[in-house]
Amino acid sequence: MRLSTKGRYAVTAMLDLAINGKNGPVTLAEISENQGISLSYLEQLFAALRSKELVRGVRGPGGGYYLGKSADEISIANIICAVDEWVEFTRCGGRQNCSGGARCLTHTLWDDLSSEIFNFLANISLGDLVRRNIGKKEEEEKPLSVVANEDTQAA
Amino acid sequence: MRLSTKGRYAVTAMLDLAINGKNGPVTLAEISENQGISLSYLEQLFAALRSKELVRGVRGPGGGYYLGKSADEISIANIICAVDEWVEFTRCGGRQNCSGGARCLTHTLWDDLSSEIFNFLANISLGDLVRRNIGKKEEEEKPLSVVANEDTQAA
DNA sequence: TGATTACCAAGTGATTTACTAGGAATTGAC
DNA sequence: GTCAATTCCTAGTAAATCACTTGGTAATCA
Repeated sequence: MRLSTKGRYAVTAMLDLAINGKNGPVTLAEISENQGISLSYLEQLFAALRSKELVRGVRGPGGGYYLGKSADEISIANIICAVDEWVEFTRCGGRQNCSGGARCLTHTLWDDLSSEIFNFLANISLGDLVRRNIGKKEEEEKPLSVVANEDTQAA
Repeated sequence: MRLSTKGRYAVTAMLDLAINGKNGPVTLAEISENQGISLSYLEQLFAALRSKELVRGVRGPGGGYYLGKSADEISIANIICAVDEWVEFTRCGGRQNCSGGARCLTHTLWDDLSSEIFNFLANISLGDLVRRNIGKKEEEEKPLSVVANEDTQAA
């Protein structure tokens, strides 16, 4: 798993699309304006998102982008993996010669942790995020939390 | 939150330290050998880890590194933040002029998601990782999972 | 036909990555 | 006190990545 600012841009743009794309396509120019991301960089990100069928483009005047599937079917992990290029965590893909020592042990641990992070992000959809925010706006103060967070003072 | 290969190196090295540091300090040369990371790069990573008091160095022959606190008191988020430099998620820190539009909405959503990812990693300690792996080795096949993962075929 | 949009390719300065080189400071062993 | 082992420190570097610019082409609507 890799989580860089590039992934952040992609998630941000997809959120904008999910929020503003309810009636008709959204142009990259609008997203660029809304989110302060350069148009051409958005084009590159959306080329990757399109290749994974997370968005669908419509050319010509009145065109723009739709989500490729429903917001509930698109996970944060989907988006990040589309633009951020899945990286191999360990050089030894299990089959290598780092046999049984401390090296492979830590590799295993890191792989397990990576899977957890991935699953965590795979279980949050675009739709979840948007809905939770709507709910939060109505209730004005309820923090969203999937995992227990003792940081937020629950007083 | 930022999760790059640099953070991976740091977590890997700290895992190695947690596993091998039970009796006496571990030298960077050993970790370098074990994990296939260059000595000088490790030195840089450990300079950052030391500044956050996650490790403690002992010079001279027989020296090396200890964990700065118990493995249970060191979270994955601690490690990643130490080497990966916390980045500001949104340019508008809430107080800027991106007033109320779609822009600040998506920024809020992204901030909330970032908090969730951070809390998730803050709730996993080095000790957790090591213990879970020991448990797995004894039971030989039980996958570790905090969240439900439908990927692992539970047949 | 012309404007508007997605699509595509090449290049670029700045930053980051992972590393090399060359030391200095501290400490244990002899 | 000398020597070796180790941390600690600074500088530099090739390669990759980031976010962006430029300059187009292709499709589509009015």
